[in-house]
Amino acid sequence: MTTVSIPAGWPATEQEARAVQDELRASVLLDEPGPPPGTGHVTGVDVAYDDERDVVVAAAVVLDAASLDVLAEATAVGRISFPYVPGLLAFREIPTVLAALDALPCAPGLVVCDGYGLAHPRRFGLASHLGVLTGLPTIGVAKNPFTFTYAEPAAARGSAAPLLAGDDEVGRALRTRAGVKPVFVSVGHRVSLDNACAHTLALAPEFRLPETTRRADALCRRALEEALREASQAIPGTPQETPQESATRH
DNA sequence: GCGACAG
DNA sequence: ATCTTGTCGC
Repeated sequence: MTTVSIPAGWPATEQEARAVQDELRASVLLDEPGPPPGTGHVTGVDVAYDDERDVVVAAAVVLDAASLDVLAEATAVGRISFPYVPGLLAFREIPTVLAALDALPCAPGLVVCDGYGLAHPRRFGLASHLGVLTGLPTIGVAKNPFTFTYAEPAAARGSAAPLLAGDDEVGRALRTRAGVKPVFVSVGHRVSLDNACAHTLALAPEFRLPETTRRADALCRRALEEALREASQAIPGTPQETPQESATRH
């Protein structure tokens, strides 16, 4: 597991973070269809936290898009870079997610994020942000509708309904399992909404959530437990070395 | 002004 | 996100 420090110049206030979003938003590409479903690599990314100990762990898991077999995995650990603020989730997750992606031994292909892309107060959610920073095609698949509205899709798997911010379709409520709560798909970078939904459906043949998300979630939870176990191995009463310090040391 | 609000 | 017991079902 690689270690990462908080980048220099990382936003320290909500105002600064919102300004970054407003600036980077112009770089999002929305006119590309993205890779065809069922081909190449698809990578899930997710993050687990221990706020008490100021530890964050990210995981990236590469799947073969056709078989959904795991091809590669990587994890990264760091310190929490931002508090959780609705609309600013990316600033909490991105430094460690980038480190996990960098540690992969192969190309990620399409990146599937746990959260939103376009479906965001300023149309620049985690998936958009990660896409602009990496140049990779990205989509967001969230478990909750956030502040957006939607009509309940039909009960059949594959049914969908627009996810609306007023009159704007910012994503789609997509039923991946018959009769089960839909997931909320939105475009990140360099992928169309239709294609994002097709990928999501292809990645969720059995469960509500895509396999990319399930694999990344399981891995970052295991990695967080491991990181906390190692921290508690130290002699009680001894000042604990922080991830920041171990990243700086050479 | 108050509440709601991805993870 | 995380905290948490039992329970229903494949």
